[in-house]
Amino acid sequence: MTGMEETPTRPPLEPVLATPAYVVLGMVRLGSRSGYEIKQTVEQSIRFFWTISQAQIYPSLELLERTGLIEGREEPQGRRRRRVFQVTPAGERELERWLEREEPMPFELRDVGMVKLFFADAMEPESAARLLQAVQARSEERLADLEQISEVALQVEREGNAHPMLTLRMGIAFHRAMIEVCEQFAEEASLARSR
Amino acid sequence: MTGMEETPTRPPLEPVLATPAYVVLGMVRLGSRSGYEIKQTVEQSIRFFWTISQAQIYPSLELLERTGLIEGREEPQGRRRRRVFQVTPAGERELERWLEREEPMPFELRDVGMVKLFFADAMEPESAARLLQAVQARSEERLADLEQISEVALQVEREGNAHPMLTLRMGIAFHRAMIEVCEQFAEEASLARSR
DNA sequence: TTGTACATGTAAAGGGTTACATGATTCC
DNA sequence: GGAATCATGTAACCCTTTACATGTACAA
Repeated sequence: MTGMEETPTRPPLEPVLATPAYVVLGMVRLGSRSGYEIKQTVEQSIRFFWTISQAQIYPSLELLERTGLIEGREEPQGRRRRRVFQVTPAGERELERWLEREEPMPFELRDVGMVKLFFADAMEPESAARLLQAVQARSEERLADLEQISEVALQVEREGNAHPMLTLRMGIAFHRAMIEVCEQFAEEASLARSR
Repeated sequence: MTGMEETPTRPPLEPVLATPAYVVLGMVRLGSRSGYEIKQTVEQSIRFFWTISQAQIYPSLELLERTGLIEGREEPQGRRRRRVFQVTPAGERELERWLEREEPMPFELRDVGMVKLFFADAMEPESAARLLQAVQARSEERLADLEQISEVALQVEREGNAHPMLTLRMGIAFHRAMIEVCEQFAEEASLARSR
């Protein structure tokens, strides 16, 4: 921070959008055209670390258009209405500004499965083992999902976007890590039970 | 459940509590006595995969006491008020019932850092590298925190509660996995940049 | 005496999802 | 002809956090 040439009170000149709006902006930039398509793309790309509901998408699109960051036009399919969007130069800049902005990035995890495991010493050992198994199975399912997406990510990578593959690898790595810990602990616990 | 003397339509006899209430119940069972203490314990144990604010804790304690799952009594420290709680046999049973209940356990992760990384192909390569570095640093810090807690978890384990150590190991494993992926990708990207 | 920790309580605001509403198109 | 998919819009609800309010004890 230089601080020297700043005026004492500095109101933010450009309105700072909320994260969902930036997500929508980013998805339009990556080629999602309609609100419906954005929802689908989110589900098969970032849903592992970010979700967004329809009820957020359409108002976000409206806001982005009002502030000139995207431009939309009607492009109906037959008689079915449809509004498609593309990012404006201003939108491109604002997306970069957000990406580069240094801001707190809390890693927010909410997992009832892990909470239950934390308290699992209150259970019968066999029940605790079943719970552990359920948590492991969940990660295995998720891992299978993620590995399926690899094909798409590889295609996206060839088209010049290498970072979706990075976040995919993170997801894979970290469910693998979960599974490994589950397996280790299950073994230790089963030894302890048989003693 | 005997079932015979029940009326045809069977409304849930025992009210199903929300997760925060079960978390509070579980913490009281593990030895947290006051609301204040519960908050502290959560911060140094499960905050990595579950948070709970003061504004949820006190009403939860009230609810748990009303439904007979915990029992409280005033135990002031000098002139400073303080209400301490302990789990009743009914509370013990209800906690187990919740732990054993098979219910969906969504793994909910919300991470602006990963979202930004996903879109990072829109940045200058150097900026993207900085962002990656920031995400890696964040996991390194978190890892250090978690490793610090190990001592406490080890003590808890000796006292007969092995599962807090399990969830701690999960946290450690999965930030290590994140760091590893960051390092790998950084190397690949730096090679690509120098070409 | 001033700041920090202990201790509880709650109103208001915020952010998000669910659910409903509407209608066209396509596939079986 | 009916179900699933495409497509948009929004009101109501729910959960959670933030912020404020109040007061004691203790250490620097």
